[in-house]
Amino acid sequence: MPQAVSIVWFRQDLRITDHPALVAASNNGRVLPCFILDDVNPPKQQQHGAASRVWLHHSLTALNQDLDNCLSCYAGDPIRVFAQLAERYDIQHVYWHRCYEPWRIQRDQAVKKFLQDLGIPVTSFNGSLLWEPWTIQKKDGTPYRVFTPFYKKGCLTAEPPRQPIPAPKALHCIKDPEHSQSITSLNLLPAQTWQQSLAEPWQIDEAGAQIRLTQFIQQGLPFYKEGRNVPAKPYISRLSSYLRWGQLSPNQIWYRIQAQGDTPDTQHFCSELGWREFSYHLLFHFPTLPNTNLQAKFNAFPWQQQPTQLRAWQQGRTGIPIVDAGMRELWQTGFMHNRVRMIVGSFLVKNLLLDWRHGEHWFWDCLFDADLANNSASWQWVAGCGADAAPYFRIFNPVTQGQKFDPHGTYTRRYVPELKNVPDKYLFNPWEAPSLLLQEAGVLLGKHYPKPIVDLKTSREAALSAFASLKQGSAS
DNA sequence: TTTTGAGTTGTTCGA
DNA sequence: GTCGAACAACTCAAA
Repeated sequence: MPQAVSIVWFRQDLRITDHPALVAASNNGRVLPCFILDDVNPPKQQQHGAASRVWLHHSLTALNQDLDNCLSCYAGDPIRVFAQLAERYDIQHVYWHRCYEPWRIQRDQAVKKFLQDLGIPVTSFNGSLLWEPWTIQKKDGTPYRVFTPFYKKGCLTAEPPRQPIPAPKALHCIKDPEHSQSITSLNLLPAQTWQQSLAEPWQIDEAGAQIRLTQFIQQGLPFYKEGRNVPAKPYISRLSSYLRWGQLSPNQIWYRIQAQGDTPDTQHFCSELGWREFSYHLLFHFPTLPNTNLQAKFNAFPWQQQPTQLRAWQQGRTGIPIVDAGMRELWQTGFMHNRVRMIVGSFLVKNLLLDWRHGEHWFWDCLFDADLANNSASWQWVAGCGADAAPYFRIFNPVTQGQKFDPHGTYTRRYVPELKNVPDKYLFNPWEAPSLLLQEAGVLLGKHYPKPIVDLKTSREAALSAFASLKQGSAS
């Protein structure tokens, strides 16, 4: 007689607190928690990136410990995994939290149908969003395309988000000992040592997420609204990767922040959670968001093909110091400060005139917090082709941005140490410095640090005319 | 249906 | 140095 179990299918919710699916299962007998590395169903461009896999490896290791070593892991097509589980166990019920990537929606529907055809009930919960994308709509029933009304009218006047719930009190977990794979055998870690230093600054588990949240509330939140723009300051939350993998739920963050009172800082931080909701809203209602311009007129945009320039951007060798600092922060830490993400994004799209999808792909591979909804929505926003897009003439000047937001050069010098002796005045535009000054700083442009790969003024003008060519009605 | 106000994150120029 | 205007025109949301 096969053993009766309820299954919790962990996906992007790698925690045990505020986990409705786990609670429901724990009220329904023995629980078999599982994770399935699905390299079969996602489109190639949406397979986990390298940094994501590193984060996932550590997350699974931690979750397994939090579940008393009862996490069963598998690789392959979930339908095949569930079919084999159903042969060995008397599955009472399968529980999971909904995912919103188009390919996952499709896959989960197929898995659900497969299980139900076997007579196994499936229950899914909202464990990853404050508001389900289909519950927020305009009065006419269509989805919002502009953030401010989406958030203020749509979200803030809707039912408040679910209150977070504690971990199950009594959890009787079992493991599928013979067929489960070890986490190591999922081969999530690349062979290079790159990933070791990458993961080192992060405590990649649920406890680490809670610690980070508490630290942020104490040290960052009181200065958030203004401080969030200064990459050298510790005023940002750095919670994005935990949120992306579900070591924290947005509900847990939302209510912890709300408990700090209603201030411009708390309001602003909550609206950033609102942006995450908006990205998911867009992805749900416009599933081609990851690869197609939301504004069709951008399909005619004259993007350049410049592999050398793309490579320089990726490697932090553009010769524009704050851009290089950002790209190196990304490579070295799996993270980039949001202000700098906008600067490097604007530079790629509006100075190099390279297709935003190049940037989207690189970020997808390098970011610990790589999230399909946020990444695609944000790149489309930067490029100006998204919903609620920046006006085309909003082109960041990376020199001005550096001087304004990294006034002492602390951030830029951290990641571009070859310029550490260049005085503030020329740190962000060393090509304009007197050669004697550079010599004294030990810098020879083109040798110790690249000359700029593009002229900021002329490339800005080129971008303006390229964007002007998209004007409605003009053929281009 | 028409109208009205507004739209995350900027830069440059000239007074 | 500071400040306001210009940088386009369009689409969205709601009255």
